[in-house]
Amino acid sequence: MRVSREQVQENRRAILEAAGRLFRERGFESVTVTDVMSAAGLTHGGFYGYFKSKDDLIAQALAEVLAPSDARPEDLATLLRQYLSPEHRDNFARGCPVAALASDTIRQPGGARAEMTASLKRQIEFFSRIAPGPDKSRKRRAAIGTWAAMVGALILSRMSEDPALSDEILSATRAWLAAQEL
Amino acid sequence: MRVSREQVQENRRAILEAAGRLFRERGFESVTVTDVMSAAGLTHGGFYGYFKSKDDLIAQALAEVLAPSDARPEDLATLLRQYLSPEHRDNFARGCPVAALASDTIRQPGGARAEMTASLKRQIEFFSRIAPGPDKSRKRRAAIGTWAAMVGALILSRMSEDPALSDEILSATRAWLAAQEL
DNA sequence: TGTACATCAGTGAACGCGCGTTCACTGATGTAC
DNA sequence: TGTACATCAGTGAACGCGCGTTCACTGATGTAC
Repeated sequence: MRVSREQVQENRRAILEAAGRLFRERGFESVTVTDVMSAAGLTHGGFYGYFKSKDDLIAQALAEVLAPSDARPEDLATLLRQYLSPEHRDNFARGCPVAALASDTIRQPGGARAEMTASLKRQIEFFSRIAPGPDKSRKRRAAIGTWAAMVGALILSRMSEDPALSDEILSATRAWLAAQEL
Repeated sequence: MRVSREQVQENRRAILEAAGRLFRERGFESVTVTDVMSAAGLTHGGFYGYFKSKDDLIAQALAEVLAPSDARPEDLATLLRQYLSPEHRDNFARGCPVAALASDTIRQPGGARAEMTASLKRQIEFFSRIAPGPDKSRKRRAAIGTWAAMVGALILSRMSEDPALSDEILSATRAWLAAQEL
């Protein structure tokens, strides 16, 4: 049955929201079109009225989830505390899409990698402004190193089956990065 | 047709070798049992004479590929130069299994995560010995931070579609990490 | 504003297809004498 | 050492299943008068 134009917009939003959440939780491959549509409260048949293909959904959901957040802390210490926290580690669904989906995106055809690359450039630009360093070049170098360490530490802490080690990876990386600011 | 006992051993080795290579190239999910067996010069039917299931193969291939290498550089500078090189970035098949498969392993059931956790502990122990720092605790902290930055940088450089940015991530992280040694 | 009709978003069955896994069979290897 | 038979690694067809995708149909929405 046909639904109103507002409902169509709302459904589209719900599909992208569900996809962003499920993809971060379980990766692109193990999430099915039916999973996403069910999570959005719809049946799978309607999917192709909204997206050209599953790859199209992946690219659009990634773009949505990579869009710069409005409420982003402007100082590095706060950012590190939030990013390298057990809460962030345990919250795949709303966590950093780069840490959750970088490896999946490397193997992904279509627009997904381009979205990730653009986001990476924005992220490095942003970090270059708040990173410590005597000049622009050093700040940018610190921005790249810091961002790599953050993403790497979150991935490694999620990988560790030993909870103590997982916590240590987060706290050690945070302390180590904070010490670099001197 | 039956084959000799030596051939059985050789086939087992070839299957694990092919799996280690293909998994690192394309991830656990997109590599099929048939892909692995073909790469080892066999047909898919024989697979279950060697392994209980695909998950079993994944766990064993990961264990194999995570085994500490004999010829590992003992100084951090050489290690950084090799790890954060364009050659390593482009060589998925023989490159670091952590960078290639960490995200896949997080979602993997069975023994794979345990193998990765054990390898992570070994890696941190090893880095703690060669990392700079005034005491054991600081060395360990530097080891964790450095390893996180290495893995993160390799993943990000592989993710970037822009070759200049990809190269910059490697060289900037290498320079930034080298500067920490002071 | 009310009505008759056209539109089209959503439904659910159905489609190919490829996957992991099973199995009857084959024929070379291993073994008992 | 040679021979006859048992063993069993490898083969390839077949299985059930779930996936992405298609499509005829339904019925509420949107529109023309």
